[in-house]
Amino acid sequence: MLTAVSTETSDAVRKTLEYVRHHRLAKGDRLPSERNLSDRFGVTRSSVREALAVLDAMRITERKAKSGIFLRNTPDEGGLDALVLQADLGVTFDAQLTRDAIEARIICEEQAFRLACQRRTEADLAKLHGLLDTYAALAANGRNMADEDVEFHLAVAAASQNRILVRTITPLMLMSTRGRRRYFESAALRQRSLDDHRAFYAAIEARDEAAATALVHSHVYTAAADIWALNEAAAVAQDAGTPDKQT
Amino acid sequence: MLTAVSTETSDAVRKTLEYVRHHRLAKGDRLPSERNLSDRFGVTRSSVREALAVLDAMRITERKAKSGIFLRNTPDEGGLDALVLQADLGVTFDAQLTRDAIEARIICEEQAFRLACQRRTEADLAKLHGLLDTYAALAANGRNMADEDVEFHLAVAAASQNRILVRTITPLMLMSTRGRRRYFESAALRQRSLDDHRAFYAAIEARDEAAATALVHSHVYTAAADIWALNEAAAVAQDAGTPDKQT
DNA sequence: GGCCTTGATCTGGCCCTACCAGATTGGTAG
DNA sequence: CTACCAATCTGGTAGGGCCAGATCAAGGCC
Repeated sequence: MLTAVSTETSDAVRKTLEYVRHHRLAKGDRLPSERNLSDRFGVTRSSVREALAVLDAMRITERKAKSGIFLRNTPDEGGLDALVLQADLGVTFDAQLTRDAIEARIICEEQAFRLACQRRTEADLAKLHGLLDTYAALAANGRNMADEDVEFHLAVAAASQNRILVRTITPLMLMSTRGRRRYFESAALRQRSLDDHRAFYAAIEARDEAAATALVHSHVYTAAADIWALNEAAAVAQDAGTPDKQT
Repeated sequence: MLTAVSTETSDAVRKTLEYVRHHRLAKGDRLPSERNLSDRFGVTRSSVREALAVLDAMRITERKAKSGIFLRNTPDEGGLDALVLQADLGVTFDAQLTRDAIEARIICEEQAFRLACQRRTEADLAKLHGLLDTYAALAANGRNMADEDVEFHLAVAAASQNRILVRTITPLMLMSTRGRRRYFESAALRQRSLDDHRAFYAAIEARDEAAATALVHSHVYTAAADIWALNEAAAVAQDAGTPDKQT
């Protein structure tokens, strides 16, 4: 299930997980030292360290220098996401996957917005209002608001009080970072985005689920489509520069 | 954004990604050799290899033995998911996160089922029918159908023809693997699950979106809640055995 | 006894060399 | 131009070593 071929490293990953399972280690518990795991698994420390690097990257363990290896106690965010990294690296997704991402984002955001209408707290509103102010200021100065756009949408998702939903939407937004940055190079689109965000805020404040739903379908769909179109165009232009050497 | 502290390994990850970006490498392209990257980055091959292990685990690169390191050309599945691994390792999520996961799963599956009704192909129906037969046979023999349950739900998601949705739903289902296995130890629940799956199939075959939506809300909600309850109960029982040593 | 210093030991981070066997490649003979 | 072969390169793995901070128990001090 994990990997097709079995390397010492992937073995070490598997065996480490097995160890944790078998010994019923709980969050915060300490694993044996690298040297211990090394001869316990019958592989070199190098392989163990590679495995731990993987577990570290996905926030399963935490290696504290000169102290030990500990099971993380938080299903925390901050880990790397494959699709996001690939998108960031300029990997060109096929058109279907692009459409899928937009569709999935609309599905998740629509429900997140709906729940945000029901559950938003005053703190959420204040947070969103602050982001909106920043957004307006940037728009007025003709600055690129790509990062703030993501931040706003994630703040709305956070107002749904559903952390899993936030975690789900995050990569769907970050997948289109490149295109989004280009999207905000247009003054007209900056203005439209600002207007839409204001409408989003108003709907959430008024707990107007119908309006929020409609907004997601119109704004997110068109914006996401535009962003992805720009993303693809940039990728194509890039591919022209470095011809694709498929196997 | 990646990691708070800067280690040689995380540096190597970052520098490798930078290299790919800067050199405009496209999918399938080959990266410099480990030894090359090593002295290019000014770190040892060990560190480079740890970084590559991370990139490998998240399906960014592919290391072909005795050949080279290549950028993966598929935003493919199969990578490890942090939440899934943590759930599998028995990390106890707080009750809120559990509710969030159920809610998110219902949101995504409801739409996936709806789309499956619209888009399912004959091949999808055949696939689902085959899974249903297996499911019924297992149920008749009193076998645990936990894995097949996941497989069926993912097959339905696949029938939506949206790969991102499949990718999104997968971890949401696998997060509750432990509880699901216990769930299927009950003969009554096995029967109920079989009945529900048959209803699912019927709704998809008849393209009855309303029925599918209703089923998701009833079946998935109750089943997921039961599964998670068992999950939590097992985790608590386990914690009793190995007391939690919080920092 | 209780508290604090101290030193041996352990640990992760990093570096270095070496060997293996298959993949790759460049050149040579036909 | 093709077929073949040997030098070279590559990732996989092993095993050693050094460093400096963390850890912890022994022993001394009050």
